[in-house]
Amino acid sequence: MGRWEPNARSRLEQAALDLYLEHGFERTSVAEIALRAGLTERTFFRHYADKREVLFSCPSLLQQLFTDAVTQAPESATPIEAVAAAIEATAAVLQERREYTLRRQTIIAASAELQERELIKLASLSATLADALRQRGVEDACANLAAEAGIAVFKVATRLWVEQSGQGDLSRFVKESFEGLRAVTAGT
Amino acid sequence: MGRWEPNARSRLEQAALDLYLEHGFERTSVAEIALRAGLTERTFFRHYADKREVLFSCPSLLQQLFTDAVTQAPESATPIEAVAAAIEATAAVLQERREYTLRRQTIIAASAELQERELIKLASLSATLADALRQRGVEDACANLAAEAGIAVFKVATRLWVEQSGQGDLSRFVKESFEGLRAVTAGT
DNA sequence: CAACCGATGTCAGTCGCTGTCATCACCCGA
DNA sequence: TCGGGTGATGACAGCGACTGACATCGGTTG
Repeated sequence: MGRWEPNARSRLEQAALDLYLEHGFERTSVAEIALRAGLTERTFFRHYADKREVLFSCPSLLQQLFTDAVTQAPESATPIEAVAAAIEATAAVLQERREYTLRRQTIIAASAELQERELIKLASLSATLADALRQRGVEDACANLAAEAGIAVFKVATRLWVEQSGQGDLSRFVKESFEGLRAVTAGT
Repeated sequence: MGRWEPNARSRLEQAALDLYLEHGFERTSVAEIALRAGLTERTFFRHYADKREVLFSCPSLLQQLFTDAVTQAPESATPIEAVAAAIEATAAVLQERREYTLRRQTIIAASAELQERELIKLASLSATLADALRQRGVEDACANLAAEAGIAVFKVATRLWVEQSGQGDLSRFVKESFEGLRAVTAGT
């Protein structure tokens, strides 16, 4: 694989994360990142579609996680239970990578541009969830609602967790938020 | 106000919408928009922060709508009821501007970049909703969940409405989606 | 009439991103 | 061992989004 210095991609990622943390996302140019990684700007764009994508290369992993979790949920599980299983599985993964996740969230929180990207990735995950639900035979509108609700819970729970610097248990926040959502929506 | 030809801003908006529909968002340059509006590129950026913002100048209006609706909801209303009132008020507005709303959604649906902006505007509306709820004395986590749930419903309902070319009644879709959400979340 | 002020034009420049072509290191078969 | 193939990288030119600085124009005000 690696012909020159190996790990070009991870060197780029490391350089980018460091610079984004040091100087902020907007004030970091791709040329700087490439320089620190010992590569050229052009090479950066061969590894990442754009300057933001460095922080969002994992989602394909999460997509798989979501699909698997929903597919493997017991037949008796309701749509929202299947979704909850997927979200909790994700929460566990984030909890494991606590340090990385927090650094990443810090960077994203400081840049509207990055928040936009984050939101569209979450929307894409919502679509993935809804698809997986439909394959379980869940009706269309219901699948979309369950998926959106799950993502909403994920957002709220993650925010709580990050506000505490990841000291609490993310999975517990997720469970509590699902409870909270149920309580809130019940009162219609 | 207008010294030269009046309505510079609305001319820019009109030109932009037309070109976005004709050639797509990405394939339209700001220079083209300005040319069609009889202005310069620089002037475009004095009226709109960026190329996308032409399609998102209204949200401040929606912000007000949301805040008012939540504030004016009867004291007896539960958080989710207050949110529902706000979403339904918005639905009514969109329904009134059916033609514009559909054109706008068509353009947005064709561009990932525009979808990102749409999502962050919706997130901002969610924050507005949550704020308004907190001012009613609703507890923090509860407010966030109710707001996110409301936006989720709004997304789903709007998608349904647009899929039918706006022929159905958006307010009804909103109400049905709130019902659906309640049904879905109840099954935990 | 003159000073003033806000909206626009002009110009130069930075930066994100892309297409193109050359180059280099490694692998593989003769 | 040598020469060609292959994939990653470098070098360069160029477009378009966006910004800062300054000039200009037109209506307003005193």
